[in-house]
Amino acid sequence: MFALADCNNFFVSCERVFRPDLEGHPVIVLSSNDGCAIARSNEAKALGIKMGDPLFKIRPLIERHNVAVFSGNMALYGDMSYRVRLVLEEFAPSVEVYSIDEAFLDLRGMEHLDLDSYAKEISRRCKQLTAIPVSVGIAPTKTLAKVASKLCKQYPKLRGGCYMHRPQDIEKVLSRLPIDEVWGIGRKSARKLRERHVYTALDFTHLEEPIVRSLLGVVGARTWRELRGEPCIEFEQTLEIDTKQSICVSRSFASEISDCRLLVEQVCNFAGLLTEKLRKQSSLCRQMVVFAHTNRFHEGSPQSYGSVHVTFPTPTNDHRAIVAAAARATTELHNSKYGYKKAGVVATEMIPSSGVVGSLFCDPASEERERRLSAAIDTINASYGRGTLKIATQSDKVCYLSENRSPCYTTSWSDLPTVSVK
DNA sequence: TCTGGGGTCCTAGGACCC
DNA sequence: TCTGGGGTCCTAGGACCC
Repeated sequence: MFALADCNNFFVSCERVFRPDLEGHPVIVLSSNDGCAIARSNEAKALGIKMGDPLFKIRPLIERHNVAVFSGNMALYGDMSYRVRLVLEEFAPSVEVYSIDEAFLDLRGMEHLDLDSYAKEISRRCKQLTAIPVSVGIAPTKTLAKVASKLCKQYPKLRGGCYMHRPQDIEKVLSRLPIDEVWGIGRKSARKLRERHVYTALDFTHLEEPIVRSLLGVVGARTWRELRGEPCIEFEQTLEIDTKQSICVSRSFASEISDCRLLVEQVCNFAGLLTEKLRKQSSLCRQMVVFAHTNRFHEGSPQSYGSVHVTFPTPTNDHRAIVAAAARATTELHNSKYGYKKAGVVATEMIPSSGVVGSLFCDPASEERERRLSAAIDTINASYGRGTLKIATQSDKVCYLSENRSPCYTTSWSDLPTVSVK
């Protein structure tokens, strides 16, 4: 058996921990640049606010119903997520952190317990120690555990925990679950399935496997098996250091940027942050992609989705080398006839920094100096705040909005610079 | 006027090998 | 005129997730 612990309306719940006056009141949390609603309280959902609705479209609704609006505060949510994880670890020998608001628990070998009470106890304990409401579903596969946790949100009578294992119960639940709400079935797959008159998760389980395979590939076939009770998505215990295979830093801008120098400054900020993230997970990248996009919603104006690939002579996480390469790539990319709305940098082809083989043409002593310089930048910025020390091509200005951010109640740091200029 | 950011995995097709 | 079979690796793009 596997459990899925899913925090309810997580970002909103985090804000409410420190604003209990907002309990029962409609609340939303916005994406970066205050663009879209990315978390909604139940009251906000009831008003018809959808996931991803742009702020400007729901303004009238917000004003009419006095909806509380927060800019995303990832430092706060990341810390609250960690606290929930600590509680979950009391309940299972291994925990897989699946996302900032979800974790799987490996309950294999614990089937002798009263798992329905266990699920409810996990939820109660999370609420007690972190003040975050958590829905806990337990089932024979991860995909079914997802379904069970969804049930908890629908039925408050379940008190945050649901154990779903009897075949007849599973069948009944799947018969009421729309196919597009199944984990692993996205928009495209749901459309294909509906064209074949598959509307519910139960309909899906009644298809022949080769049909599923040809329609949705091996990924869809796995989901199909999981819904039929056969576990085939591995449980992967989360290690202390989660080493990413690629790292991306990108932002949309509050207004379009045409000026080359301003664009370069912004991209250099992203690149600086990228190098910090690389060093934090002790990785080097061999390749970096720099991209800049025009406003895709602005039909009629010329569009550009350019990117430049940079390959480093030896894998690196060096602050100066990466920021300088980002500046060159941006200059190459920039064309003054476009207004850029979004830009970013991606590190790829990553290896652990312990595994580097030096280049024949590099001087080990100068490499060591650069390594120590990057380490010094990290130490100073960790003590005095992000952006205290930076390369001159980087900038003090941030060109994106974050107008309704809550304080970082539980951390001493924030993930955004303090200066914000429109 | 205003529309997020950051990931993973799989597949198909091309280049290349013997 | 007839023109094999079987691999691997790389890349771009698609689909999905939260």
